[in-house]
Amino acid sequence: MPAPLETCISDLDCASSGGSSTSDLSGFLTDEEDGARLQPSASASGPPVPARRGAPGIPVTSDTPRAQDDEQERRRRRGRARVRSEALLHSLRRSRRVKANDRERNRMHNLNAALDALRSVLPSFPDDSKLTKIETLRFAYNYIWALAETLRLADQGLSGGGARERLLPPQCAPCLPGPPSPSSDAESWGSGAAASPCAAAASPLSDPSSPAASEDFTYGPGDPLFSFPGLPKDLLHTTPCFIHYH
DNA sequence: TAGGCCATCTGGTCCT
DNA sequence: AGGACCAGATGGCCTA
Repeated sequence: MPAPLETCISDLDCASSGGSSTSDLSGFLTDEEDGARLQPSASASGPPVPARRGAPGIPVTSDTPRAQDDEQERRRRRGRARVRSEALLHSLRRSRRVKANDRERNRMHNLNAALDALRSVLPSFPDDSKLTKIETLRFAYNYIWALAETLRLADQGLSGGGARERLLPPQCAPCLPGPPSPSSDAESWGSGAAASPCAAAASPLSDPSSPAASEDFTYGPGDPLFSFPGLPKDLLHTTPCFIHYH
């Protein structure tokens, strides 16, 4: 449920009015505003000195009523200019923030779409419950490992071999993830072996010639195990996803 | 009601 | 400068 835009705007206003950096402001300050910023002491202490340019040598005083009126008018103008520039700054910041929020939302939607795509190629479960994000990642990791193991077992049965070499990059052989220990959690193996390039590359499903992707390895509909196409039954019992998944 | 999961906002950091 | 990425915060929804 997206937060009301009014809330965001009001939050932004509060945030920007609190700790705003002066560098952001510099581009929107008028000359009057710059002058007001650079000469704060003129109005804070001592007699106000008109920010008058030129006319060197002419003594300037604010003693006369005319000079006092001029100074007041300058202050009013500075104040109005500051209000305008700050409003402009808030407006610009808000529009940037709204655009950034939109991009971030879109980015997360893309990420979720990728996760959905990943779910769609994973075996489904009988209760048809949607895997959570972390479950999807864990399951995918385990599934890939199981498929790779399938290839390895299939390779052992082939005289010529080579199926595994065709499907997996050479560098994956020594670091094939293997079954994560049941005690490991997402932090330990999720960011370790699963994040390795090998885990990402070991995807027999991407190769249509993979025996794991063919009907040769599927089990009948009466199989009590989960619908896990392409995996030998023995492997299923050792596949970590069935250890971890609950 | 507590806890898990999720979407969103937000500010910081890095990259192009 | 602007966009991508990231992590923290927050609030809503759902379930045990």
